Amino acid sequence: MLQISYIRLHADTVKERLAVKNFKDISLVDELLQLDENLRQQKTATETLQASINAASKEIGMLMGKGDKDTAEQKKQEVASLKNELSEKNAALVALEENFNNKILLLPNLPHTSVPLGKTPEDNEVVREGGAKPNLPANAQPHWELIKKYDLIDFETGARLTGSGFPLYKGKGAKLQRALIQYFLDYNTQAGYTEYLPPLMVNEATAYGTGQLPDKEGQMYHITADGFYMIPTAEVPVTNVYSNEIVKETSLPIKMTAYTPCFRREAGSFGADVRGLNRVHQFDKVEIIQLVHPAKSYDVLEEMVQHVEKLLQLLELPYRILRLCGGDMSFASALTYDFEVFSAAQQKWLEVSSVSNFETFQTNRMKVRYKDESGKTQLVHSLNGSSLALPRIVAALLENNQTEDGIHLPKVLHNYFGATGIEGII
RNA sequence: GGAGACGUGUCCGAGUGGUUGAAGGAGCACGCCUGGAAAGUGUGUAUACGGGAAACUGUAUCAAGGGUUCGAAUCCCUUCGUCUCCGCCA
Repeated sequence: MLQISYIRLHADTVKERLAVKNFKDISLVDELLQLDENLRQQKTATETLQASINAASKEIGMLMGKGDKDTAEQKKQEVASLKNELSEKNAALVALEENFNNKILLLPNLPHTSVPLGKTPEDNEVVREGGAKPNLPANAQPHWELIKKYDLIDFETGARLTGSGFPLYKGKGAKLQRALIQYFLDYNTQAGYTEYLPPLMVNEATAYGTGQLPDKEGQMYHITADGFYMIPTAEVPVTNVYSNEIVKETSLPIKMTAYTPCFRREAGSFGADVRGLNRVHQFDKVEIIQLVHPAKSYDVLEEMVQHVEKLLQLLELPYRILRLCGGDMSFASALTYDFEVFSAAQQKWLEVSSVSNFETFQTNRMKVRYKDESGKTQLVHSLNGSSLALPRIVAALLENNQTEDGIHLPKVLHNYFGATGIEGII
């Protein structure tokens, strides 16, 4: 959530930046400023009245102490009429506040100045590519065929148990998931991230904290009986670990990593995009999250990009890094790099990670702060990235490494998987 | 799921209607003391928002939300959470 104090001082910048994000309702900024003005006026009026009531009440207390009941009674009468006035003013204030709070949540984060202009994924900027695309034979198979051939995932039974998009991993398919999760977590903890295993459902306040609500209500599974949401990413519970806390400046940066299954409703997709593992409702992901000093967040963003890039290199996958354009960025992000791997049989780039700096957008909602040298309370910056989302990594590993006699796996996975590759059926 | 107890500041802990944002202690910060440290000693030590150039000041906050009252940490209701006992259970 943007800070109104910032909007007050930089309204024009805010509008200009929102335009870069293709935010339609720019007039909301002026509306908010007007609301803010009214709100503050109303607040001053209400509090002044409250102050006089408080003073009178204290006086009554003292009069009672002295035993001067008559004067006290008289005071009570006075206060009673003031209270009527107060309740009117209060009602107006509450209405204004509610309106203001609802509206300011609708403003997305401001994009960083380096964000490219654009509306669609085509406008994203390719920062760099790495790894070599394999030369596959003409009869190379897409991963969903390979999955069948080696009996790694049973999509049909998953669909019967739950619904489409809920894969049932099996045999070496299940073991490969476990190996990847373990490897990714080890890779992250070696880089200084603390491992967490969070709840997979969160309450409403937590979902607001990272910006999933109210923006993405429809994308999360909602357990209505208890008011919980299935997490769409570990980012949601883990970033909130420090919500409503004032952390020591010396404890920054806080580096956290977590493996969780992720649940996404993802309505509205169809066709080849959702074939096999390309898009599913439940998938595994290892996430990295940092809470950092504001002055360092863009350095940390680069560091996290390099961290994920190295991981893709170790997995020996061809990848590219995109800087997302204003129109393709998420609501809460100030700058986002997407990572895509090339899945050679499909001849498709698949997104496997998204690394973002949210600056104070999330921490303002969650109230994660520190005290600076002068003792002032400041919001920290939050960042996160996937390292990595598993299904599309699996798709690319299968497709790119397929041979006549099986799937070869990159060296780093051999120990975790307990074999150098997947050969034959089971 | 049933019965009971409880939820106060960074922590411990007092406080059952009236200058209580909250005693006392610990911790922490700064100063004094010391050759240096410890001990001792003095001062300070929440957050948010509003007003103000600032000093400062107003309001709110004793789990959360509502209510009673001129006045609530203190009384009432609801919710959430913790603990104990019982039940159930991986």
